[in-house]
Amino acid sequence: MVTIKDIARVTGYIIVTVSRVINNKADVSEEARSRIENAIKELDFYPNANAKSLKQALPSGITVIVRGMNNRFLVSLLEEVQRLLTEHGESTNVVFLDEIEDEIEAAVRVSKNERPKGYIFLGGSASSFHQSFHQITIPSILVTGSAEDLHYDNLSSITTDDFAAAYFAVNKLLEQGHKRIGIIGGNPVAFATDNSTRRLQGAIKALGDKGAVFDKDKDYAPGYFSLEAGYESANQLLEQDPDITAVFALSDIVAFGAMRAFNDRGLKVPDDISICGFDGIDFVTYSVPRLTTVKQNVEEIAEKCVDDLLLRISYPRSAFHLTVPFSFIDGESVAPPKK
Amino acid sequence: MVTIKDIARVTGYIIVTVSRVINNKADVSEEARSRIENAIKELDFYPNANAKSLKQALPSGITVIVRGMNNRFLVSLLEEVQRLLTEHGESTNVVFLDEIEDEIEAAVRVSKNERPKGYIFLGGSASSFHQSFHQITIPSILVTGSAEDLHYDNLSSITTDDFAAAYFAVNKLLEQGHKRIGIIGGNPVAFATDNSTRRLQGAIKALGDKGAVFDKDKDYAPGYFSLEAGYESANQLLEQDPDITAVFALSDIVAFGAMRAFNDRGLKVPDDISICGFDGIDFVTYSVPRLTTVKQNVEEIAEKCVDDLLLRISYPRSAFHLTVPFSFIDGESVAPPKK
DNA sequence: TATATTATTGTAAACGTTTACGGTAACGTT
DNA sequence: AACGTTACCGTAAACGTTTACAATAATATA
Repeated sequence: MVTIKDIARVTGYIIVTVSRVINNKADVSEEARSRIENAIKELDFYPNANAKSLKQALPSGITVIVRGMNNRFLVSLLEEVQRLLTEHGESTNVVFLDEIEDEIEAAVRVSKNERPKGYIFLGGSASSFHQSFHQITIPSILVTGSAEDLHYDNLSSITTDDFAAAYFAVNKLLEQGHKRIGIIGGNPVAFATDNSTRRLQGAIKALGDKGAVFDKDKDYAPGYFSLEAGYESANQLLEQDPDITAVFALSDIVAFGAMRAFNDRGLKVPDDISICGFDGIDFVTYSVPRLTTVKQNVEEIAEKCVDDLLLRISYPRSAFHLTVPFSFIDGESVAPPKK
Repeated sequence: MVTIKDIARVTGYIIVTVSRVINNKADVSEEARSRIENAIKELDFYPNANAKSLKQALPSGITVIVRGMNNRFLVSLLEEVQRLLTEHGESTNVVFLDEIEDEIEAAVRVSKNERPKGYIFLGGSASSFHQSFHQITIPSILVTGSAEDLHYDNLSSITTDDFAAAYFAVNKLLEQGHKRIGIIGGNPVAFATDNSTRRLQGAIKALGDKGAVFDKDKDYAPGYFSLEAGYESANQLLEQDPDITAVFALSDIVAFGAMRAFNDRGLKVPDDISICGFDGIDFVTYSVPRLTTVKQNVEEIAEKCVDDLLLRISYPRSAFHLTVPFSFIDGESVAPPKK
């Protein structure tokens, strides 16, 4: 491996001068600069990042921990977050965790060695990370989940107003005249602060406010965020309660799995059964029929997330908990019930 | 930041002993070990990875460069590759590149500083990376593209047999009785070694062998791998040649975009028009109708990729070019033409 | 001419680890 | 009693940079 020393030896300068050239510092003659630059090209030299950050003792980069690579919504969020961080000149280290199995603790332990400036947690809930968070002493932010109740001074959070969004969506179904609405998706091991739990609560509140019947044992089937889970939950729901005329899915992917299940049962969407999703992934406007869904504002969430984190890295201040508004995509998967 | 020195000071041992404890080396008494371990917990100490790899001067981890985070197929490949690397105890650094704009050179430059043991390039073609590859002096492998013609000694490649797969798929369409088949998708700036180019060639060969008419100007519409591009290409194709009764899409995502376009034109799949995709992403068995498609063998590709790379890292040897077989998913989107 | 200023280059120490090797004490072997 | 072995711990150097500061030469100022 060619080092700064080799460059120095070859050019006859001392390593400090080489360092200055590399970092575009002043106090270098034009001649020295050009000769050193040539040598760097010549010998194909790349400064050793380890040595650099060791010496500078500065934390570097942002570590993004993503819970579930399969989650299309999280990936689009990641894409946007990474774009913004890069724009701000921050390098990004992405760690993927399995949605279900992997413990965040291991990821944090590994990444701590890298001395990041801050953490972004995409997906997952405050509760499931609870134990791990108290180890975190640098600015961090939980996206898609509220950490307000945790009261950690360096853990911000930003999330869609899941309760309100679910309330709004279910209300839409009720307005169409649906009396019996099933709900699918959402962490089977529910915690109060999970976003899926809040969605569920919002949905139930809407049902209650309009006096609709909802029997949680029959009309609710939880499941992880996958096509398979959606497929199975939908089938389960229809077995348990044949009176259901509309389904509210706690994520789009789950909704698509459910739509396939409806189809396999000979039910047409939206004529025989209505369905509304949650997230607003790109596919919803391309599916047949287009999926009616709640759209989380990816751009705004990503922007606020990056802004808050970088701000708190530069000017230490207390964590901040933000709820961003949702929008609604009127697709083709919701219609009044037949009967 | 707490360092090994602090641990030494607190426990009364010297830093070397602490280092031994951290790395589970011998020559440490039980008492020393437990006292030091306690102190490490107490002070919440994490060894500085920079210092560690600086001293060891060993390259560490594998850098995976992914071209297009939106590409569901690549993401599933990434997922599998990362799982395998982790199983082998390798840390992974993922760099995402925009499908179109970003130059790989910048990514390589940045990651070179990290001194990875090897590179995995997911997506993209040998030709588009051509200039960048000659800078690479460590074992690397191009997945989803052939680098055989480049003759770089440290760049392996592994790819589905795109030509044969496309030939097979188009043949399926021909066997159903289709006479006029359109093709959509594939890098608009085609290079001979691009996988999309090879798919196109395989498709055209199949058409030629059966004597089917194919006018590249009318019956082919290239485009990037996105829903939007698929939608537009499909429309363009049907405008240009109304006689088309089947479409071969060079990727599933493009196929889904096209299906939406057909629907908007009042064409039913597969009654009015047939479509076959390429990749075999998870969604193909959940869409309505299920997409008939070529399935790339993600597991096998990932496994061979990781095996080859790790082998060449351990025992330097020449690069290796592999073509893995495809399979075919008989969905519901292909049927004989009406007329 | 003497002194101050500036431009450039050099010296030395430091960042937090690991590693090769030296030392000591306790014990076992002849 | 002399030696070898083992178990443990310490010393010192090294990894490839950056940084504070000193030194020198060249030039400007008085």
